Amino acid sequence: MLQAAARSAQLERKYKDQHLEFDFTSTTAFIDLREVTLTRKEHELLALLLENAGEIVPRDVLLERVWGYGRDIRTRTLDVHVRRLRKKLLPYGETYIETIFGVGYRFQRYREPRNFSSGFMPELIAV
Amino acid sequence: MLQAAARSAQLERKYKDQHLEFDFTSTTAFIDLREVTLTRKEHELLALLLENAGEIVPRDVLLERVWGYGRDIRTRTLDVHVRRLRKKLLPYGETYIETIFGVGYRFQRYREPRNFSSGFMPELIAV
DNA sequence: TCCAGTTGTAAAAGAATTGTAAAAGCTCGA
DNA sequence: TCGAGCTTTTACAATTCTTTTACAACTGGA
Repeated sequence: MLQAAARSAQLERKYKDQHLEFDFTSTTAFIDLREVTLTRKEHELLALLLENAGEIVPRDVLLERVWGYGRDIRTRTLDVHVRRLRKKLLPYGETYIETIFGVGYRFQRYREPRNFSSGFMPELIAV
Repeated sequence: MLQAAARSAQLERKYKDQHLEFDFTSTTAFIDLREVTLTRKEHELLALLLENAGEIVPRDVLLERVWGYGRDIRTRTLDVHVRRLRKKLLPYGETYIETIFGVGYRFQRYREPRNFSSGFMPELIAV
């Protein structure tokens, strides 16, 4: 049904950058051309981080919003989920999801890496 | 009633890809050259999935649209029908109808499988 | 450097969801 | 009405996802 498809396409909210395409309404995402299926919790977690891309989201907040946990709860659940998310976002997992020690996590929009290390400088070689 | 017949012929809507031919107005379909007869429920179910090909259709929606069931109803009917559909769509059943855990099902248009595994690279062999 | 606190990790246990076979219930045409 | 075929239910198996556990690795301040 074309109308349905068109309408859902309009409502379709997405996050997109160089390598990641994330659909806030579907559990299927893309890393470059690879299709990645997220579980419900993974999808919720990444959605929350993406809504606050560039900003630190404290553990408290993540645990409260995704799991409904109150403060004083001690659990490694969040960490385990972050780990699995990073794995699915390979090879950019570590780049996208930063750990802010003692605070929480932050999703970092993709930025071209500068490679001073390689020493390869095209501009300096051309002619 | 010739006009009606003519009109219905015009309205005849079909889905077609590499292996499946599905008629939205008839319960006869084809898998490659094999004729397959769908029951009414199977036909409705597949039609709904096909109308949303490529998109996830949640269980709720399927149960509501095909069976008229409200949310809180617990039943395995949908699963049983999906199973029989997949069977009739052999050998592509599993490929066509994906399970999205915790969400629903998705019909996936047929896509040529890529076989990196074989190691056969035509480009590298041609002359 | 050392240490307390924090995060990372693998593996196992637990919970939720889906798959399946078989049987019971239903329907519609002969 | 009868019965074949279709649909739904049932009961359990299998799978998938989530959380916990136990410990290793890391961090930053004293």
